[in-house]
Amino acid sequence: MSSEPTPPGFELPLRLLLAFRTIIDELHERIAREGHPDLRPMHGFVFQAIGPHGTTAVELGRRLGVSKQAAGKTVEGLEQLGYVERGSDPADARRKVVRLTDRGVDCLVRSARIFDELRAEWSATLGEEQLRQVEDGLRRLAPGDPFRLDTPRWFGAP
Amino acid sequence: MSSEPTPPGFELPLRLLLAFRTIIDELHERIAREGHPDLRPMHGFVFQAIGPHGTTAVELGRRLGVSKQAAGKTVEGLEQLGYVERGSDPADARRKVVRLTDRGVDCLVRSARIFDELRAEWSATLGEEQLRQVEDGLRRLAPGDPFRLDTPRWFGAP
DNA sequence: CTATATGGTCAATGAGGTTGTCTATCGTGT
DNA sequence: ACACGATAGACAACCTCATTGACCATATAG
Repeated sequence: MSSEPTPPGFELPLRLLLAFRTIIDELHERIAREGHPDLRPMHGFVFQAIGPHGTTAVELGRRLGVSKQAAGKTVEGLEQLGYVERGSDPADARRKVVRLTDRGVDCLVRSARIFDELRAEWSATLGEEQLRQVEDGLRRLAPGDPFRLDTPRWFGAP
Repeated sequence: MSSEPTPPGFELPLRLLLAFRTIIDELHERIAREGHPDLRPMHGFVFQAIGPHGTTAVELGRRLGVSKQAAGKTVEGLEQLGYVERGSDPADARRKVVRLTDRGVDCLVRSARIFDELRAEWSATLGEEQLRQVEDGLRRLAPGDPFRLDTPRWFGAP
């Protein structure tokens, strides 16, 4: 079979990153056009980490793999942009719960829709069969929760 | 034909990043064991950008998508670690050519070998056929030069 | 009730990038 | 030949975003 020469081992990781970049860039281009021009690549991770029920700065830091102070600053920034709001927890006066605002939820909903649209386009490009082969291959190559959210920090890690 | 439900669109990008991370982490774990414990994920990009013939800080900055000053600082760091050295260009007194040292070349050679070993392991996991499907799919999803080297800066971009 | 653990904030620090400015050198056009 | 614009590099100031350490308020266990 495949009489093609074996590709060099470094091609796959580079293509993985390039494909990821391409997708995220496309997502942000579209979501910017739909009224969210201030978002940066990692903000999607943060929204996902906050989740529909809200969370706290400490818990957010744990999920994102950063210190609670760094998480707090990120929240502060998103608060100024109007994507999250902070309230107090009646059951625990220490906790300040971070929740997505309507604008934040709108952003999450649009993201999910755009991701589905993009997947449909890849399916049209590759064929659903090969796309599933790719997804299945990646699941087996990198098993586990895809929502490991400590990624933003990882790239520039010491 | 795939009676499985369609996966949500956000899974693929997350898996792409997770797979990339997994591979790069594995590479660095192995290369650390082989005598290069000080390297960080982006250093491989820098070595590739320097190339076998050497380059200058300005050109390096262009390839990496950062300012010449930032490239200069990176070179300074790699010089202290013993991976690159700076010499003067007899044909142009302004240029200071950055070249890989023997240690730098050793690192590149080992990286290439480890990447090939990793690919062989993925081939054993997925089967060569599916691995090629994945590679081919990614080539079509993200065409172009996989060595776009402005990636390190991209992730945290403003 | 006290001791300890936890959530949040403030302050100082460091890594890594940016822009702006300056000098030295190259290359070109008159 | 020479003056001028473009280029390579170094230095400084600043910005962003992370870090650690210290501190206070509050919850919870013994």
